[in-house]
Amino acid sequence: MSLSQIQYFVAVAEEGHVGRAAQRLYVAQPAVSRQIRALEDEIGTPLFTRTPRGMQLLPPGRVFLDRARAILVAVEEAANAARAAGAVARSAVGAGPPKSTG
Amino acid sequence: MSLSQIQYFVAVAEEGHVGRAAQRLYVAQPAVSRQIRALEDEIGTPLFTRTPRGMQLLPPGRVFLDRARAILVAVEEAANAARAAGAVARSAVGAGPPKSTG
DNA sequence: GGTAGTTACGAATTTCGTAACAATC
DNA sequence: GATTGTTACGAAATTCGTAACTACC
Repeated sequence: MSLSQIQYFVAVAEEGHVGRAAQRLYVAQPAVSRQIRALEDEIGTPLFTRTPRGMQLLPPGRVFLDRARAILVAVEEAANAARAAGAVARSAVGAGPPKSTG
Repeated sequence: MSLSQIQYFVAVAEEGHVGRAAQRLYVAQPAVSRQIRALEDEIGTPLFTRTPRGMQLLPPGRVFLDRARAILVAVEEAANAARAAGAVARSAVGAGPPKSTG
């Protein structure tokens, strides 16, 4: 499983449509279709039903969607938190030793 | 950023040593070293100090570590939850219609 | 016939491992 | 000189896009 697969999955779930998800992700449809299938293979259960109108979430897909969104948010937050910690360290170095607390 | 990078990062942080992390991950040292550097580049701040004794976490690295562990756990749980939902659906189909609630 | 998803296949990208290098004790 | 992390470079694996295919209305 990869973060790209999770990202592709969320896009398809939200669009209900592989083609529109692909447009949103700036990739071709087959790339999305393949990654969704690979994700279903790895999890071991289908996440969507394929209908002539598009992709519809199955119960496992609904369960996965909530957690997938949370994972993507957590990844962003982890990076931002580390960046912030790095910026603090650099500004502290740049500012030199503090004169005092008062 | 990829899940592999997060996994590599946690291994290095826990081992304090690229070589031991690589052994634990069943890959060669350079693969780990490169992914750690790529992660630091993407985040935009160093996560470790390189010492002759190994790798030591910097403040941004400590911040990132907690969240990285949580992300890996969340990925596992997401897959397990979807699997469980799929198994329930299949057993319900296999069992046929319920006779009643009592 | 038009829309939607999926395979097939070759190309581009990414990741990897071996070997050589740099730095510290 | 022994240990540790990092580059260099070619090989392996993954991912991608175009084109062709299948299924349903």
